[in-house]
Amino acid sequence: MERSGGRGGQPRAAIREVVLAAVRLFTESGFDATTMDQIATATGVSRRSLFRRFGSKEDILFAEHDELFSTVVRYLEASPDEPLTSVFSAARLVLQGYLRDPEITVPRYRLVRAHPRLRDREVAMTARYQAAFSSYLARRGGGEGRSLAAGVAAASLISAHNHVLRGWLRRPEQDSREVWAGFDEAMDFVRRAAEPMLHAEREPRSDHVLVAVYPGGTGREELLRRIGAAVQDPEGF
Amino acid sequence: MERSGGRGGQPRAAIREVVLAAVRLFTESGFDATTMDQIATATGVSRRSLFRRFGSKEDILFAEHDELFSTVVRYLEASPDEPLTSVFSAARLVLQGYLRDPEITVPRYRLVRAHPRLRDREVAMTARYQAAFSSYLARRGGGEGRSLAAGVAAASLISAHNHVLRGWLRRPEQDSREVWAGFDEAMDFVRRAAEPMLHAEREPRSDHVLVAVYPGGTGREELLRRIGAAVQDPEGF
DNA sequence: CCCTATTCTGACACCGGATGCCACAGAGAG
DNA sequence: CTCTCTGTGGCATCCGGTGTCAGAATAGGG
Repeated sequence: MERSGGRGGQPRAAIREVVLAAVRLFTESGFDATTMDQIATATGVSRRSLFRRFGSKEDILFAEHDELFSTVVRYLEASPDEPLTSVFSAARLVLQGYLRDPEITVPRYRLVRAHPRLRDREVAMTARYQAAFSSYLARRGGGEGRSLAAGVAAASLISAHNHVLRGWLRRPEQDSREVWAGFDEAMDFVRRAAEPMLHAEREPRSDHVLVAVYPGGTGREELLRRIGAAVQDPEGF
Repeated sequence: MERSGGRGGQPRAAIREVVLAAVRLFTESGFDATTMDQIATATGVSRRSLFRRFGSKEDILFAEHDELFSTVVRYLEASPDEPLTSVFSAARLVLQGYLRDPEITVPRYRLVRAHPRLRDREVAMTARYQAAFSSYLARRGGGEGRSLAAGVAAASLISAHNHVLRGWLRRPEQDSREVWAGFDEAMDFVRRAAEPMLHAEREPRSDHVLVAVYPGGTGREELLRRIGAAVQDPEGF
């Protein structure tokens, strides 16, 4: 195990300096064209120590993001609010983390857009948030049988968050109040969709007779689905 | 450009054989411990050709998945149904792609669970589906102002799909009818959440009505086939 | 202030994934 | 048969990533 997960021993300023230098080099010469040796000489740190501190070349780009993630998770664990509200606040924290640090997040976004491998990494990062939110909602929400609802709610939230975030990343010069207004709107949107889903009751099933009557407007897939579900239990016939 | 994106020139059987051999080696010795040379000698193909055909070691694992993805996208583009219904069908296609090929998908899942880098890759794959679904819904759904709703709907769908998929991957020995029942239930759940968000108000229904009546002894597949064929052509009613 | 224990760092060696290059084999067209 | 085109294998090379070890830096106890 080489990777120092917590990376607690390093002074924050030193880490940030390396990240900034790396971002600059990546932007100038491209991510692949920039070698670890170049970053090492540019920052006065040995190549070996770079790997020790950050784990990999990609990890340099996302080092600050990792820190933000652990902050958010810690916040979530300690939050006393109602579950859905807590998760919204956590998402707000994430957006805030981006907005606070455009010097890194904006050029990183441009790099991520240009480079599939980095895009995958970014996606994995948001997936970690989604997993954390989902498990939190499942734990503090309805309990056992609601993991589907929790997962869908978390996915909705993350998607809405990223929608707003991307809007800002594409035009970071816009007034941040607009961004926050968009965020609030998006969160409202998600709340309306997610709230009934987390509190809904399960309805009992009834079958036994194969008589299907649906409006003609019903789509083909929907018909197949419903009839398929009904026929699936042979006991019914 | 080295990577042969379409990989059209290769016979499918040859590709599949390499993938199976690689999966076996990965499972036996671990992903990292297995070298490209081992895969090369095990399959009788040169190391260089492996890279040419698959692009990278990871890409061997996900080669079949890539093919499934392009199939699904092609299906989606050609689907004549109502947008949300089309996307549900596409998700059904994805699940079917997994269920059809447990020899690859199940051990791959175990590898993915064990190895963070592979997990990221898998996540990126599902993100591709999500992006495709989202853009499809935004294009065919409400139009411009609904990209948030489209994104959230796609995220919900993907999340629900993955919820069901993971359930099967963890216990692939269970009856597939159970899996499909869970899938139908999950899609139902998503539809209830996503439908109101995509349509500000429901459009008026068609005055046509479909009534399907068949003998109770008719098999599920047969029913689906006949009703599917009937609904395919609305002129018949 | 000195000696010691622990940690951090840098240099070197090495592995293996990935790519460029080139020579060659096989299929198809003329 | 020859020419072309595409796919293949072998070779050299680059570079990200890791194990190892010796030495610098730092902390701490006397």
